[in-house]
Amino acid sequence: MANVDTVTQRRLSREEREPQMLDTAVRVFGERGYHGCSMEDIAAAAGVTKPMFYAYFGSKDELYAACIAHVARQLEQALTAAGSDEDDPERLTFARVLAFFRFIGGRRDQWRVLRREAGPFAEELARARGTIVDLTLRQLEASPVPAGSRADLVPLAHALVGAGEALADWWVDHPEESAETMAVRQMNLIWLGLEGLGAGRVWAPQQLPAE
Amino acid sequence: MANVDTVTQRRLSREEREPQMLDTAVRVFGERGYHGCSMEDIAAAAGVTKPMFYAYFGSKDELYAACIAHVARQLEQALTAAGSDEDDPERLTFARVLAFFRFIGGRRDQWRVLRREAGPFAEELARARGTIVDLTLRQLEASPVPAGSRADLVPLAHALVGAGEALADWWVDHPEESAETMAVRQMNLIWLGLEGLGAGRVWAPQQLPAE
Amino acid sequence: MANVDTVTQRRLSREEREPQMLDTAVRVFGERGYHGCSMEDIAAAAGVTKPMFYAYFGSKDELYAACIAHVARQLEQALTAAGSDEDDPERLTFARVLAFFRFIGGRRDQWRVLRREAGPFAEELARARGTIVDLTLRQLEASPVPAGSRADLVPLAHALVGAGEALADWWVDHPEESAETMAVRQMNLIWLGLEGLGAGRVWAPQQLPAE
Amino acid sequence: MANVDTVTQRRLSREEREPQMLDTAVRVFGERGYHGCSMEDIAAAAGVTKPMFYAYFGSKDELYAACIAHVARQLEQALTAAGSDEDDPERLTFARVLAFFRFIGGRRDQWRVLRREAGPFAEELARARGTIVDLTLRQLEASPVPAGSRADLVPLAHALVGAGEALADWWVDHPEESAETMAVRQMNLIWLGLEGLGAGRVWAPQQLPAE
DNA sequence: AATGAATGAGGTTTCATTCAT
DNA sequence: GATGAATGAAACCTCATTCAT
Repeated sequence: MANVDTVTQRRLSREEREPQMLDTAVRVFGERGYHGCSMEDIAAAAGVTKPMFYAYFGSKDELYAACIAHVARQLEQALTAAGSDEDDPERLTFARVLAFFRFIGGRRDQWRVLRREAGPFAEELARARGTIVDLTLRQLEASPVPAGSRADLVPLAHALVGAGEALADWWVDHPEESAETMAVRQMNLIWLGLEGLGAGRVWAPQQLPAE
Repeated sequence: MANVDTVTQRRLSREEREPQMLDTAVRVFGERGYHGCSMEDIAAAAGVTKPMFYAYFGSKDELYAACIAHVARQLEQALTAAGSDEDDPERLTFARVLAFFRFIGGRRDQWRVLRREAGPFAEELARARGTIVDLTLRQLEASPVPAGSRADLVPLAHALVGAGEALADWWVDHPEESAETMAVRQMNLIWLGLEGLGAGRVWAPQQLPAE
Repeated sequence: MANVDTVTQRRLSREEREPQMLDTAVRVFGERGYHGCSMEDIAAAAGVTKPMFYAYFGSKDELYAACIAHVARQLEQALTAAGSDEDDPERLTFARVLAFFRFIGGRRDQWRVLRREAGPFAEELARARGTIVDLTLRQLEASPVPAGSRADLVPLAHALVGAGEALADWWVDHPEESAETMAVRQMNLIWLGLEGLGAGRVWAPQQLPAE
Repeated sequence: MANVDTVTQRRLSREEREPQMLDTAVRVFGERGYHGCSMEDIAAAAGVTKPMFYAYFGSKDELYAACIAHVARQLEQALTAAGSDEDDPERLTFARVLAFFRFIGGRRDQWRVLRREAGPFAEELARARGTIVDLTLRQLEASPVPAGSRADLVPLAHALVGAGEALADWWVDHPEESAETMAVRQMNLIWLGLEGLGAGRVWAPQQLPAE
């Protein structure tokens, strides 16, 4: 009854099949998000049946965790390797940053696995974020900026907002800090930059806006 | 068992009840995420039944969208108001940044609504992110940094990573850009800072690491 | 706060408003079927609120029953009136058939209310159908019929009605046909029978009843 | 309390279980109508759980459509087979009519599935009906018919089918009648016509087709 | 007389997960 | 080692109906 043609794909050992299944899971999770695909979908995409995934990974959560760990490990290796032969802080920083983007560039799906999923309201979220980015952008445009980089203001605004968001996320887990401290931290990075900080400068408000 | 206070709350007009329901939805979504709570849960938390939410907001998606829009509107207003009387770029920037953190500080739940949800694998995600943050942190620690700000290196690392993530997100929608261009952008911000950029400086690699 | 313009439509007495509401219900039920519309839909189409319908008709089932009875009453009157001045059985039959199709022709929605979906109101539907069958039956009983087949008159009446109903269903999709043509068709079948038609005969009215 | 027989029925293959489930669905739909039963009800009657029905049939609508198609196919086969060895139009007609009623006689529930409520599956219902109408139409086209009435054959076919359907509806409430009696009744109307019946003629089969 | 507010109950559908073969 | 069969649980959504004003 069994089809002979398919036999060549069957009965692989665990060491052969498991990475294959994990790669498929990363891809499908990356494309459609955790809640956007079912175990059935992933199993079908991998060409095996659901019980195989349960046998190898235990549960959907564990499978997703395995995907995250898998991608994170690869990214970490890429970043670690990138700076191994650099001593100068500036060159080291750039090497790492470049390695990061090179990694992402070839693996958009894997990157998506590391970012949280949007869902049906992605549009709304993007709009909300866009509002803040626009505000930042208009502010940048009002400043004197080198001519050649004017087209780069949009991604720059995204980066500024992203830095603030990450600080806010960190702050959620460290509520003992004051808003003023957080704001100063953000200023230290985005105003002075690492070069300024490396030179020993510290940003401080001349006069704190009233609350 | 029935709370007398809630009895007096019955039969409110839509103008009174709808914002109340929206506030509850923001809170519950913020606490548990979109997929982490059901309409039933939200309705119960608001002290009404599901059909009220469907009557006023249409669907779970639309409710979530309304929450996002609600929070985004408030945040935007806070940011817009913050810089209204500032002309100096530095002071304006700081005013905005401070307003942002002051907004978040009082409304952690609302902030969570604007961030995507983690789910059962939040821990794993945090660990993955932590790997990259640690890498960045060790690099910062190896640099000469002003003594007083050494405790600030951890949030600084988060901010750096957050800026990169936002750039990567933006890049997903603009795949025509090269990894090198993206990396240079990141450097412009994090190395020179807005002060440097405002002074007309442009960051460029002295020598590009080989791919 | 109340809009003066709408006041002219308000506060109608029950005698004025109830038939209006019933007509709307017949139309909406006819268009979309019992399960295809909600009380909310019907109320909106009638320009009143749901509680009005509940106050006047009790429940959705009772409303549907009222619609059926309303249409059936009109149809019965049309058929009864049609044969009032005819003695010749052939002419009488044609008059009734013609009246039936003329009735349907002007009120497709009402016809649909008599044909659609059974359910909790099946009894009411059967009763409405029985009215027409009884009318046909009494006409048959008045004719000379072979003794042995007298018991067969009831199902025969059902068949006659069923043939007409099927023609009416077909007519709904071919509205370019006139009521007269439809009536002639019905006569061709039920008066001559296939034997007659097969022998080359064609039924035609000697004199068309005036509309 | 658990029935031992059903225990032995567990873990059937799809080939065995699916027809069994379909039969149950036809029965329950026939008894209670589309809106009169839930998927839960049908699943319970079949001795399985809802997800099995969704796995095999997709949705409630698709299940109902499958039921209609199932019954229609059987009916069509019965009617087609019935006339295969008849040349005489009269005998052929009777054979078909008899086959129709014989079919209905053994499967009242299946008949109800073809007659009850329209809805999202109206298309499927119309198609099923069209099959029978087409069969009748082709038979009519093979007979000698007066030239002028040839265009009327389509509605004539509808009427013939409608008369049979009405007789079948009546029969559902009078199950003491035999299929043969019902077929003779149908012939009395459609072959002799009311003119013939009025003249005292009675249609009777010269020889009853063997069952 | 009329309505906006509110709900109980039920329906379809999906999905992570397990069992028997 | 691998799978088709099967399910428990829960989610979203709708709607007939009633209550308080």
